[in-house]
Amino acid sequence: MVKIEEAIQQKEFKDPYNKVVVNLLYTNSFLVTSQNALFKPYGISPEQYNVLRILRGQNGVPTTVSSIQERMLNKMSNASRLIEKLKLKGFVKRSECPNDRRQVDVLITEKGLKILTELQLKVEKGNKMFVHLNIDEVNQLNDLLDKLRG
Amino acid sequence: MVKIEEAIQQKEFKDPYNKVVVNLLYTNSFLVTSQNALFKPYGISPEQYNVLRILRGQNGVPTTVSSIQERMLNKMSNASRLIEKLKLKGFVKRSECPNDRRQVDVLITEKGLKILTELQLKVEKGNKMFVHLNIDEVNQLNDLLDKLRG
DNA sequence: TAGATTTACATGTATATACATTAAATACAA
DNA sequence: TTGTATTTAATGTATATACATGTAAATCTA
Repeated sequence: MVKIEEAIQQKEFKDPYNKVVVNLLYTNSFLVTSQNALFKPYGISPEQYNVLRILRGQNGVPTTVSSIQERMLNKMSNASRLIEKLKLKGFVKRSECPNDRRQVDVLITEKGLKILTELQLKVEKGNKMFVHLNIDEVNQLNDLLDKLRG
Repeated sequence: MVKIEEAIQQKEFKDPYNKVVVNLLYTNSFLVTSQNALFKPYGISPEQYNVLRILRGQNGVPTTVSSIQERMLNKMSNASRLIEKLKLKGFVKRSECPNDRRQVDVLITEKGLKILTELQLKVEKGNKMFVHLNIDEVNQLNDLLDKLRG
């Protein structure tokens, strides 16, 4: 195990709160690097994969862009342009929402479902490999992260 | 407390390992958004602040670009260009390393030290505010993150 | 209902990230 | 020593992020 102090060669932190913020940022970067490598060969980004999962979860019910935005992991990223990218790859369809012409309905295509299935097992295995914790520790970590956000 | 399932409106996860990966990504985005807001008025990014802290920790001993790169929180970001930005703002000095002319020595300036001091208290308070955990929980979380990375 | 406000999405723009390539200096090996 | 490999930093480039602005449609309000 490499403690955060060792990983970034910092002798000590002001207090555990400041340390945990740095630890989160560092661990996230570690995770994102690993995820990028996994997704790269498929020409899709981690957040694009996440959006496809959101759409599949809808079971054929169309979803608006703003609803996708709210559920994205990175709240600041641009759902509109991300969906455009997915459309260019043929993974989603867009259509004007009939009741409200401002809104846009987004649906996952067969091709989108196919790549999701293709990727899913790899991602799930990758995640398990990445997290060097036993089941009790993972549950604990999930609880602490939920609590941390308040 | 908002559980991750509620935050991103996902009913359930394949297993706690996949859940914790999503939880980390989501919590990180939450944190980065909060940090950006704090740093914005000072015209400096969180990673730039971090590099200034690394340099201050050197106590006047110059550091090479690659050594800074290794210690950055985001391993993939570009130390060379980040240092260029800090130099333009007058927060660091760059000079050719005498023993190895490939390397570049980086030093924090008085102005850099000044903005660090100015920001530090705000950042420390911000971090404490951000992390809704008691001291035991924060220590636990630090240990779990260290262990997670293996 | 006319005009103002709000909402939904798209677009513009500056910067950051991810990753490949280049250029110069050094180390190494025949 | 001379050519090759490696290291260090800078640069090029495509995409992503962060945030502001624009545009059209819907809603509110007087």
